[in-house]
Amino acid sequence: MPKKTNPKPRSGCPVSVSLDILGDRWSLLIIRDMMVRGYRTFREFQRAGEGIATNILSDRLHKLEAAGLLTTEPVEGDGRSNHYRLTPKGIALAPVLLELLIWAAQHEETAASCAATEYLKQNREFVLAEAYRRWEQRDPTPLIPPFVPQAKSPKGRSKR
Amino acid sequence: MPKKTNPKPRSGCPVSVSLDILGDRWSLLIIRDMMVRGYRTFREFQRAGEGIATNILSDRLHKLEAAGLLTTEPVEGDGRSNHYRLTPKGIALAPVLLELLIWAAQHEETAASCAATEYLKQNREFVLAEAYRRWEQRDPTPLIPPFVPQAKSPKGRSKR
DNA sequence: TCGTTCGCTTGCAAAATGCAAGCGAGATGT
DNA sequence: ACATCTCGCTTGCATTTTGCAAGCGAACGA
Repeated sequence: MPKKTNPKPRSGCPVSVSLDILGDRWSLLIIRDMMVRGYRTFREFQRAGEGIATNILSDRLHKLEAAGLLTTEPVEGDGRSNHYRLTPKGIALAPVLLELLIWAAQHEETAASCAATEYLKQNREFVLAEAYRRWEQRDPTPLIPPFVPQAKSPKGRSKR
Repeated sequence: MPKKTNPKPRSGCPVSVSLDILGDRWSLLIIRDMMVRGYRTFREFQRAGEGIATNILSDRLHKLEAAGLLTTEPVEGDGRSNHYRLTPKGIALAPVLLELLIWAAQHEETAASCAATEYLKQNREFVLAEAYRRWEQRDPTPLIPPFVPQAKSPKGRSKR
């Protein structure tokens, strides 16, 4: 069982506090999976993540829940399974993930196309609004693969 | 000696690629120190970071240099010391750090005041422009402590 | 010359991670 | 009813990473 209280009272710098919660190789990937791919179950994270071990995944889900970034709710109709869902605090990481995505797409070799990256850069506000909308409506449709290349540029809406 | 090549070819997802480089508790703190506090030397990172061990600091600086996020240049007048400096790829992380800072300031207990957080939220573009300007001009003046509370709000510039 | 400072390196213990196997409760098939 | 399968973990164990303290060579300062 992972420790519940954080025994690392570093500085009060917000960046430092963030990294106490998210500063590892898996936490933000789980949040990405929930936010943009609509994943909800343990199995989905395990399979489509980049090969996370089940014990680490279990540990991270507990820690993220303890940190108030996600909640679990039982699945009606299947007593074995849980659905994990981002809290408001969790979905509020959308701008961080978006900027991180744009940064990597522009400075590293990634699977993101230049066109998609450019679209994201030019339509930040719209993309974030889409992410929030899907979260509010519990719409599990993946956000990126078909969304970005096919969506028409929402003129005049990108700068709220 | 740390390994130079990354033996972790996960997915090509930009977020995943980012976390291969930045996904630990220290790398982003070092970048924050360079970007907003103007730190340049090993000693400065060691002292004013939140207690990073010297071997870890050395390792991270090498890895960040290998990843192209910072460079080292000898200090003229002191043959012992190096100055570390962000590359364009490194300073391009400014939006990520800014969003991370805002997120933590709004959802965690941090040392950031509400007024300062609100200022950052309302003047993202101006704050980023300030960060870029200081980087270009090699101006090591810290960006946050006196800057945010005292600067006048540059009306009409917060939404590019 | 002598002590101090800087940027590390080394040794070692503790913690985190990765991997494979197993397991109990619930679902499914016959 | 019974066996089998699936889901979400847990357990053991080896490897890797981290934290801590000490030390060290080169450069500087007196």
